[in-house]
Amino acid sequence: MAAGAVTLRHVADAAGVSVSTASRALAGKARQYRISSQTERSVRQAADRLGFRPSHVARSLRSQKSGLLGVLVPDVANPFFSAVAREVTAAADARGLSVLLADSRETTGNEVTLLEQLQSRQVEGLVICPVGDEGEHLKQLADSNIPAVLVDRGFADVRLTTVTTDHRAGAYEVTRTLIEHGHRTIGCLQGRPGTLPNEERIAGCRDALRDAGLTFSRRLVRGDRFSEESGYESCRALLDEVPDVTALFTFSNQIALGALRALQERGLSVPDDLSLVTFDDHPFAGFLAAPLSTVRQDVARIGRTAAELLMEQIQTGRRPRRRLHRIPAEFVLRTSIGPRP
Amino acid sequence: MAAGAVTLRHVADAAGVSVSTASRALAGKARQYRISSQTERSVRQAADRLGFRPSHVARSLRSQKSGLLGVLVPDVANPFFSAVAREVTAAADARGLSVLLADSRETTGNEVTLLEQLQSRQVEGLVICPVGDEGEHLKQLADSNIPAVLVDRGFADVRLTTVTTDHRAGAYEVTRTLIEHGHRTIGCLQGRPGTLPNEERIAGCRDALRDAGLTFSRRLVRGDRFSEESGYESCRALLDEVPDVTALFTFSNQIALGALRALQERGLSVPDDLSLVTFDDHPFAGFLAAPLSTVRQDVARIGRTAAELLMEQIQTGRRPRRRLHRIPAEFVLRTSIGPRP
DNA sequence: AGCCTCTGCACAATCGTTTGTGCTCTCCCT
DNA sequence: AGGGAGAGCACAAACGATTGTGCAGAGGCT
Repeated sequence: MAAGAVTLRHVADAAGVSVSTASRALAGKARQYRISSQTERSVRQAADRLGFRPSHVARSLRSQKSGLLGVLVPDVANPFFSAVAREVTAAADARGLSVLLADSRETTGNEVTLLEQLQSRQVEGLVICPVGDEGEHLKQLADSNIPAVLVDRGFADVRLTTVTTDHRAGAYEVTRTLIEHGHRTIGCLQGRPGTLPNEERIAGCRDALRDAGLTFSRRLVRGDRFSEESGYESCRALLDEVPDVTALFTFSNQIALGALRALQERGLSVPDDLSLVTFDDHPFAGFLAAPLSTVRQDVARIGRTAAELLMEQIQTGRRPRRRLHRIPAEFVLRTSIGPRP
Repeated sequence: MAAGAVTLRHVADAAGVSVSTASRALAGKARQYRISSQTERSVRQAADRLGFRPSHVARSLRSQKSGLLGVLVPDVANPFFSAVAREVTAAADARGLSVLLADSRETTGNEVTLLEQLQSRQVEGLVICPVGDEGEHLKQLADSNIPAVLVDRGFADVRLTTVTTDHRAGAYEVTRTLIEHGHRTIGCLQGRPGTLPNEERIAGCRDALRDAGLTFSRRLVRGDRFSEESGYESCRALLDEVPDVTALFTFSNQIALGALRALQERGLSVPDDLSLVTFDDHPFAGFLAAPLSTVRQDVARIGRTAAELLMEQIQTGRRPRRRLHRIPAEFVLRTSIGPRP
């Protein structure tokens, strides 16, 4: 760590002044503390010459401000979360803050541990994309007064500002569209049951069915994870057990992939045999064999909103009044939705 | 920051001992420093009761070790870089380190600034995915003795360990395959000229052409960025100016997207009118209208290798002997490559 | 000449840990 | 009883920066 070798002490010695004078000269407080411009200049020169880099660590200790934001996600490699990370990083950068990245690898246990680590690093704020199973540890966080924002998966009983897509409206529109195309038996390949996004999407489907005078059936909801495997298996099971299904609504890209694989295996084509629509848009969605209709979450806006709400909390020291922020999703209709066969 | 409110001092007072004793008791050095198990227990209890979290900042200052790794990427939202971030984060986690994430937004200027910031935070190691224009600032880094690894884009004149795909071999195989399918006029839609990956890929193409007794022509190399726009525009220009081109080799997913858009606009179909192959595989690649042949970079392995090399540097304090690590790429042949029309 | 004011800086405390050293008991031995 | 050893802990100095305060000298005024 030769980088840290040159401290204020060295600069001060080189300039022939005391450490405090050197500090003030470099902090631009020369005027305020009556440092002569002579002295100021020689301090600056010494600092340049020696390549002085102030230690953020020492500064943090003294000022009780780490200048750090924590970003905790279940998987940075997931485009949704990496988009969030990007927006928060950009916002942090604009304010001279740095971002500590933590990846819980989809495990609540890791989430708890990492959260503690981040706190012991004195982060000044947290953006958390929870795994979503359980929120006890988040309640504690809510009780502390450390600024924090939840993204995507919130909890009804955790009093933390939450930013998420308007899943319900998105799912409503999808289902309504499918109904308008004549579909009556619509299979839902869901993600992790119990999580906020999942339940809101199901609620959206139910609403749309009810408004059309149709009934919602749990039999048509399959799957248990936001993964390709779950999509594949639940799709097969659904086709086996409910042969008259004519449309599939998958709750994520990964699930859609699994469904596509299952359909391909069975020689079923989209939209001739089945219509398909999924949550999460994708650059290639329009170039697929069956250009895929999607609900595009505005990930950038979600990330930005989370960052802004966090910054506001940090500055004002108070949690904003509104707790749940729903970001509109955009329904992108492509040809993967056809009339009922 | 109520989180940091309880310090060792409070714990010590609560347990009725001195700060040093409290420190040693919690550090598990009771035996070594002859702290009675009585005392040790009461210290631990006090710590638990008060919810003591040691300040990482103070610890870092004292120990001169930040426990931080820096990860600098041009864009976290790019799947390649987020995969790298994930692997490094995992490796860091396994060793009790944390990761500082910095995003240069594809700008060398930001890269320089962020690099300085990371250093002033006393990071113990750096994984850098350089923007790739210019490497002067990296030379300085190479001269310092702070452990660092470059990923993807390296520089011939920067003496830093570099991990990258074997672009040359990948491009060679692509080109050879196209030649075997009868193609003679192969357009390359490149990324940013001058960067290591780009030049190595071009070299691979040239080698394959030469080995087949064909000549390489600069006229067939178009484009200037790894972006959708560049792909779109360079594809149009190429089609206009070299109408007898029968195969396209795009250097990234984004570029492939642009090319697909251009081809679609002109009513050209893959592979009947033109064959298409691209760098970077993709989950949906097989489900495209024309299932896309790709060169799959092993991003996970690249990230892991970078992390391992970094850890090795940190532990031994020396740079590894070998400087350039080429990770094999996998050619995935799908039906987007057909015979010459 | 004596006092005051202003200039220009140095001294020292502080943030929360870690760690080398020193001090005070107790107990045992002779 | 006096000396030595060991046990059990406290004291204090660091780490590198920031910041309140003190202090010396120059100059002006009466």
